[in-house]
Amino acid sequence: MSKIKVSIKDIAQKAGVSTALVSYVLNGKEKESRVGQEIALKIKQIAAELNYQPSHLAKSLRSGKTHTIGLIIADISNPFFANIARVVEDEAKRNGYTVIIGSSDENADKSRDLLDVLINRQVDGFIIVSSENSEQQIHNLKDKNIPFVLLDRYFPEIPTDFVSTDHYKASYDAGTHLVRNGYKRIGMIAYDSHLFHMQERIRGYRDSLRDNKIDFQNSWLKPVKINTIENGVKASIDEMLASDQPVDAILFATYSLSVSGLKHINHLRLRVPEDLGIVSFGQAEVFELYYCPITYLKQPIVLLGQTAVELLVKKLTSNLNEPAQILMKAELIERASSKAKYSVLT
Amino acid sequence: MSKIKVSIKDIAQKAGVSTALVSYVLNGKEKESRVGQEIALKIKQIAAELNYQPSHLAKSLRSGKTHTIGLIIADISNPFFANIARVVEDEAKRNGYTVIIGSSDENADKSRDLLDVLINRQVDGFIIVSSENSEQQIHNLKDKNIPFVLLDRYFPEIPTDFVSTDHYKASYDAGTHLVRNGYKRIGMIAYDSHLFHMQERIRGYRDSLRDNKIDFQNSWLKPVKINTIENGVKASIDEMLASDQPVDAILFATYSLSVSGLKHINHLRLRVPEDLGIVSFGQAEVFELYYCPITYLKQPIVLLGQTAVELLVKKLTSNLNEPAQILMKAELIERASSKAKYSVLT
DNA sequence: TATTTTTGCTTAAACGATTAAGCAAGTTTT
DNA sequence: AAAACTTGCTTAATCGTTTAAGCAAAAATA
Repeated sequence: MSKIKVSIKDIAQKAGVSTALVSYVLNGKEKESRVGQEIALKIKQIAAELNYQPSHLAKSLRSGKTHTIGLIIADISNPFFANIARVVEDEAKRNGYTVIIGSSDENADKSRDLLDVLINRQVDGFIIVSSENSEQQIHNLKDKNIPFVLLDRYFPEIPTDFVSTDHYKASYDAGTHLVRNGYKRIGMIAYDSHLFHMQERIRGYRDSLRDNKIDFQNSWLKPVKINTIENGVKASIDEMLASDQPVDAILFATYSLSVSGLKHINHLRLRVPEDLGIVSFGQAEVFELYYCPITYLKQPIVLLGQTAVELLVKKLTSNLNEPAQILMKAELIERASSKAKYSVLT
Repeated sequence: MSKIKVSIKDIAQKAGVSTALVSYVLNGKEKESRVGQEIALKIKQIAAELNYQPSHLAKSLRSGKTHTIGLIIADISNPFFANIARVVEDEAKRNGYTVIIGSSDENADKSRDLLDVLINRQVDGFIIVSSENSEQQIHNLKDKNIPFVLLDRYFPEIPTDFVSTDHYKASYDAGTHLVRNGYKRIGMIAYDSHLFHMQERIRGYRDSLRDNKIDFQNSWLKPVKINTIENGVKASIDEMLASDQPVDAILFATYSLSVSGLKHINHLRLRVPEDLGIVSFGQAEVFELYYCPITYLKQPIVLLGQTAVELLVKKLTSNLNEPAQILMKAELIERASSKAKYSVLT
């Protein structure tokens, strides 16, 4: 069997030259480095013959660049993030980068661990979907001068590059849509989180009610703890329906919340949209296959992912960096679950 | 601001010793290498003080081990594989390994590219969910003595380590279950693929009919090209229903097929299970939220992933390797979509 | 013809770690 | 007091690349 690993040294030996020449030729620097035509050809042939594969490790050690991006997402089991991951991976590859994915599971400690592991794997930079209470980590990255771009979630009080959906606008649109379609008592189930994107979604919802002259009731807004979604959602729905102003529509702030919610709604034998109108953030096959297709806010996943990679790569390759803060629009996909309750004037 | 990157050299300098001593101390070899107590303490303090993080790159270059596993899966957008990926990642981390994930998108060329990229990123070994026509790649890995474990799919004619579900048995059970519940004309929609696991699923289906004295009809088995699922499934269902022996139940060989199938079944306004019984491979929220919860074959995802990692790590750390070929059982989760058609004797 | 320039190559240091080998002291054994 | 260990450290090679600097021979210029 052939040698375990063929290095530049093997080629040099076989060609009867120094390793330097081989390196020059194999990196296309024959002209600048004044390598003879014949010997250049010979080196190339031998390299091909031995099926030489350069060691990424050695290259990286020398250059200080690994051509690797660390992608830290909040939850890989959420299809939204899984898709983001895929887009990022593809786009990175197109730019010559490999991606190492880590899921923080919405947990700041895990996120910190991931960052540490990836930093001393020498990733060139990060794309991060932040989890709650991870502000300090972002500050650390800035202090250490490690390039990164925040994705989907960002901290308004920390000046960083980010690419995100306009969560406020999305939520506002969803609320307005429900009002226009005749729903009068619109509830929202959200994560009990200080994360800005969640606060924005809530703010958008409340403003949409206010601007449409609907009196917001405290019992309509239910924050659910992220680690007890299933039960939290159940209880929230029960309460929303039991109040003296029972809701006739619910806006779910995330995909996971709506999945739990729809299960419970089925269980209660409520009909959508007759008994309860539904709009949800996120997108998934579930929403198409549910007996009543679900109206949802479609985030521009591909564009989000691509732009994040593009931004990061720009930061990595050029050193001028005008900070970029990009907000994108979500699209409201109208389905049966938020159908107009009765003919409404427009 | 502090130095960009602190190396063993910086510590040595500050402590007034050679780099060798630092290395010994930081690797806990103080005893074997007879390092003085005082200086050892001093070195540790300085390392902590400077927040020294060893360069994984340099370590790997020296040792030839990267402590990285390459995970190549057939399709990251399929929740089954996404979950597998998550399990593998967690289990690997528990063993001190990092995972680099790549999706081959069921394409042999892409799979080959991924292997190449990861090989010269020097991953220590692979866990692979093979795509069609990638046998040669498996042979190459064997020739190059690169450790790997096949996951979920394997090639019976190539002796390799693998961890897989017993696809034959799963399919056989599903078929038998439908027969027992009174379905008489059971169709199957599968991928048009030579992959062994798919052939096994088909064989299990056919054997279950045979053993239950049901005359298999050629029109009941529909292979669908993997890159035209949506239309392929539509056509298949239409044909199955139009034949003179129209099916009264369908077994879907994969999650993606059933999602497409259910959409079309909705569109045809067929009722499940009254008009059509359904059993599917794979598992997902879809199956719970569909108006009629879907009976499915639940593969032991966690155990599959963990075992694969365990096996690979064993191959990487010890050099004795009795080949391991592990088959696990899928569990049939019975839901309403394959309800007994009428009271049946058991 | 003497000098400069160009051409085609080699040498060697560097990236950051590990580790076998070696070398002075100090300590123990005879 | 000579021989033999021990102790506590340093030196230097190595992993696979890149690249600045240097050097001799050939070619161009004076």
